[in-house]
Amino acid sequence: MTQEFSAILIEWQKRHGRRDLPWQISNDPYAIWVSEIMLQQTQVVTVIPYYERFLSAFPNLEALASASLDDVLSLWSGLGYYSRARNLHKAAKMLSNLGKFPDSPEALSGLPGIGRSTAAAIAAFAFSRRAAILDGNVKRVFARFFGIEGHPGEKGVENRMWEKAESLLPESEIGCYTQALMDLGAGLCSRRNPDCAKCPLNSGCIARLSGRVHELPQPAPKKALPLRETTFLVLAREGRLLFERRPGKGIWAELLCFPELAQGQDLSVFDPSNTECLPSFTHAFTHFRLKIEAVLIETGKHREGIWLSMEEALASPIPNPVRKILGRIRQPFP
DNA sequence: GTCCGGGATA
DNA sequence: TATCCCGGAC
Repeated sequence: MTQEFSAILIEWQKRHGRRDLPWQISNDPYAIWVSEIMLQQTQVVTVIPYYERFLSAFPNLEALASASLDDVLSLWSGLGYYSRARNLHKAAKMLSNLGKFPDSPEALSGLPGIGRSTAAAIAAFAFSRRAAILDGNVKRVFARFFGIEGHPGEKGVENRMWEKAESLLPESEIGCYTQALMDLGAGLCSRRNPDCAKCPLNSGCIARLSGRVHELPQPAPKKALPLRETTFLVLAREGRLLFERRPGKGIWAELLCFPELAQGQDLSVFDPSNTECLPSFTHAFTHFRLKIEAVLIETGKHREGIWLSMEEALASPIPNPVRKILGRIRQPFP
């Protein structure tokens, strides 16, 4: 049974799995590492252009280790979860001093940004090490195939799934097997539209056999997201816009952002020659939603901060809402 | 517009 | 446990 599970997946992967992704063309552990970090919490189609740009700018470990954090964050701009970029940069410096890329899951998981599952994926793809992954897609496959009740966020459920993951590992072709699990979870065994007819595991899938495919995995209880509001001040002067560096902790840490209007603060302190309200929109985070108002302020008054041209701003480490607002400002602005 | 999927860290 | 982002489906 255990043998069969992996054998079926390996066979399926050879026929139907993806083998042409940019990071699959080599066994370069550096390239695989970068791809696995980008793929955390992020879909393949989103990652591909970022991965291409990143590898062009930093083709190897030394290039990344010697880069500035700002350059790394700039190439990460828009991808989200910026601590991934900071951890990647930090780990590159550590690895550069080490001189050798670790090849065991244990050593890899000691690096910043690499947890148990990511360590296993890198070890399997780059070094053919026999190690179990357990990402969100794989959890869904397991919940359905084994009919595991409870949502995967629960500790007990997750522990059971790790045990399954370890016990199902094949003796060989670990890379092929690992990719198969990922592809199956991301493709056929999707949350909303599972294509059970095409699934190589359908004959043994408990959810399928008991008609509970759409009930498993059980979703986590949902929390109502609080709504916060902010007003971005887009100060324009002599063809440049004013930015501030975000604090080192919290949302968008260390990225560049527009100054925010303080509570009760009046726009007149900026001595505006002209103001224009830009359309507001809502940006979603994990734990709250942020309603963003933006006001374009033409000012003659100098103010401390980082003044950038539009071109410079677009090449800077900025979060997506800032990029969105920049796209709405017609040029030239004063 | 709203909802949902997707790992690591302190 | 709470915190950290965005794109795509609907």
